[in-house]
Amino acid sequence: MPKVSQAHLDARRQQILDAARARFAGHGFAHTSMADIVAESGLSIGAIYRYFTSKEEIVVGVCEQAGGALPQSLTAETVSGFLEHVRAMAREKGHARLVAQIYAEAALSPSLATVVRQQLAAQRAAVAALVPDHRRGDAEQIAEAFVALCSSYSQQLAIRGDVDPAPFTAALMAIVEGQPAPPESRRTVDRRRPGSPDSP
Amino acid sequence: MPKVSQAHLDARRQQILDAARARFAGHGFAHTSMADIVAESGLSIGAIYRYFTSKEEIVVGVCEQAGGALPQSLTAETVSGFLEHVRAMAREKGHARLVAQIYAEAALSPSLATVVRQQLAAQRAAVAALVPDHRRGDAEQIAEAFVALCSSYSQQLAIRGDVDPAPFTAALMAIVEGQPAPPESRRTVDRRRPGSPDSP
DNA sequence: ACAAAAAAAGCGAAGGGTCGCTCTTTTTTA
DNA sequence: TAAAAAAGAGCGACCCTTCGCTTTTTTTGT
Repeated sequence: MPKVSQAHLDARRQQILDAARARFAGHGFAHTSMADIVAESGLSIGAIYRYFTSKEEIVVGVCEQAGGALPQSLTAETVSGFLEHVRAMAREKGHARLVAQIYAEAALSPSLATVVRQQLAAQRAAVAALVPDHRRGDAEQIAEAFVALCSSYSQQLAIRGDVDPAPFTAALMAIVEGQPAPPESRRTVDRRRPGSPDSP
Repeated sequence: MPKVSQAHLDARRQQILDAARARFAGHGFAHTSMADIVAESGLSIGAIYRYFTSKEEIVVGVCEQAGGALPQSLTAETVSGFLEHVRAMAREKGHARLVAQIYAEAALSPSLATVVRQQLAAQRAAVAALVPDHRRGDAEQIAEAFVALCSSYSQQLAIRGDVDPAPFTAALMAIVEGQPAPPESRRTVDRRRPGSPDSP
């Protein structure tokens, strides 16, 4: 039986997902045709339908791999660094636009909503575990708002092109600390004016 | 020259926009066909194309009318009431899902992005005017995070069906006040468990 | 007043195109 | 050489838009 290695099969599947993600981020799910994915991936329609039974299944596959990173602690430095990372992913990979597409589709498709809800719940749990001791009692509420505001920064990047992360860092710390961050840590916030604020 | 009253023309145009908004909120822009809008509006295709030159133009028209309300002051009571209003609009009109569609499309279409950016800028300006005196210096940063977190609550409603607004009220007040809201005002936050949290 | 005319408003069948997917054929691999 | 893998032409369905026709409304002529 002539079967190619499992690693090769996995690589091909990933090749399709990578191509699809790139096009989805640039043109959305509906405005990306199978022919587009064929062109981007360098494979054929026949090959793609060997790995996915439908376009919808490709969309789900991309969504499952689109879960974002998180800061590893909730200090002004790490939070600011995390937002810069989100900003870089938006610039380089169009990741913010992709996330906007995913949220919109998840609002319509119950199966996609399940995927996204689980990712959000995992993010909230991870953040909740990081809240400082003196606010441990409100950890879940804090995590809810924290994760929401992070994804909102991504949304703003998607719509406005580039947005200064400083107000978001300050707000995230206010949510976590329950009071203004101490002056010395606020000074670490990057206040440089972004390249082209408010333009796409 | 036989021309019907301008009021009648406006009413017809609005009739089309109302029908389109309802379908867009339920099924997204791409999954809503002209035939759907015809069925929902009770008009004919020919009539619709008398008022709009393309489907895209209907989408823009709906987006222009989708600008959300804002709280009239930044107290825990008014902010909480505002979030309840957002929540009610999501339940009754699917408004949160519509907004998710708009943001996704704005991330792809420069013309739509312009419309949405102007609405966001107007909202930030309105909120900035409401920040209390002792934080007037950070009004713009506060408004940026405030508006973002409000729209993020809408996004969460779109994806998760219903979400307790309490964590968002607390976070919004933390952003505005720069410290935890005083106990008595926090007690006004509606802490009832929403009907079905985390399920669509 | 009334009717004929003119023009806007409304209608819907059909055109032209795109798209997702299938199926047969060809190529590759063990 | 036999079966898996890849290829891609073609099918059927759908969808946006156009265009000629009908209906409705206002104006005009008598």
